[in-house]
Amino acid sequence: MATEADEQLDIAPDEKLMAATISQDAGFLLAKLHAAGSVLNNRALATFGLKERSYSVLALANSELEPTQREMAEFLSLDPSQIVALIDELERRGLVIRAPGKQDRRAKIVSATAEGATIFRRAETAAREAESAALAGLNGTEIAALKGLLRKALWGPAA
Amino acid sequence: MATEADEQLDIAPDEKLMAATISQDAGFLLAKLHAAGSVLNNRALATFGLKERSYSVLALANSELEPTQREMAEFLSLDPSQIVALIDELERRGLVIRAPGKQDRRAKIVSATAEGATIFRRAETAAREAESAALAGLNGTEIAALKGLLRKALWGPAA
DNA sequence: AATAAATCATTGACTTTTTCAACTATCCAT
DNA sequence: ATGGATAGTTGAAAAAGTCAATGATTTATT
Repeated sequence: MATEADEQLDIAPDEKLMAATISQDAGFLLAKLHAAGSVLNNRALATFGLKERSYSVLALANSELEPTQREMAEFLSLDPSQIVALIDELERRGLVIRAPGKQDRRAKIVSATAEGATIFRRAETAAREAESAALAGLNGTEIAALKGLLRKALWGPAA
Repeated sequence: MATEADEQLDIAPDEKLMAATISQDAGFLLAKLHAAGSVLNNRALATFGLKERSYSVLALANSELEPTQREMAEFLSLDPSQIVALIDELERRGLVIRAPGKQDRRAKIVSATAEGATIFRRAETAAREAESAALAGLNGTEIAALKGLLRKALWGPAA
């Protein structure tokens, strides 16, 4: 009987392959944790008719930063044409509006409507809970450290 | 002139949106760092006719863990049918072989051929360099800390 | 001022990836 | 021995990603 320690944890046949060298790979670890988190996140956001992508667009629209679509695309690592589709949908639902840029009328500034702000606040709460669940293995200090390292890797010490 | 500090860094119009609340979101940070790393990773692996996905399958095939396709699917967070396609390709190129499981003949154990091992070793070196580039903003200690936190989030203290 | 070059959003075509339900073969429990 | 589960495979449909072309507008050049 090779299986002796299968008492309570049916959740992790992962364990066998944890010994593979790829488990030391940052890219793999990022992908895997992101995948696990996405499931929880999307499940939580579905309540509001949102997915990770539309949620992040709505989040930027809710900031006071007056982001253009191009800035959103770059920041979210998406193609500009994907942003168009996401905003089309949010705008159709009355959650955001497009306005021409003040200095540059080619650009369009996306901002949230009152309803968009309301939905965002509620979705944000749900997303936070999902994140907590995804990072349940870490304590508060560790979560802060993880986020700090991710930000530093992305943006340097200025993050 | 709103733009005063554009001397050398044309690379980061990100900075404006860094202030958005979503920049504190673990899911967003994971996605963004993974996206940035994937570009470098895939570029490095293209030399060997590999992508991140096929590379990770090849990596598992190169372990001594005798993984089945299902175990690979679970570990890599992929659908079993995607594993089929990835292995079909690698097998066609003579880099891995399928063998029936010893206890369970439904399962198929995937292992690397000699050529698969050779290519993997070289690809591994390239992937490591890509990872270094992706995490250039962190020093060695920080990289180790980041990986440790990711592993702990995924698998708990036992990682 | 006029022209040329570049940029933003958009569209549409195309490819790739993801998701899911069926199917066969095999294993496990009764 | 039968029934129910599981591993791999196939194929179809949906979603996501990539990319080139276009009109409107801005910026640079003459």
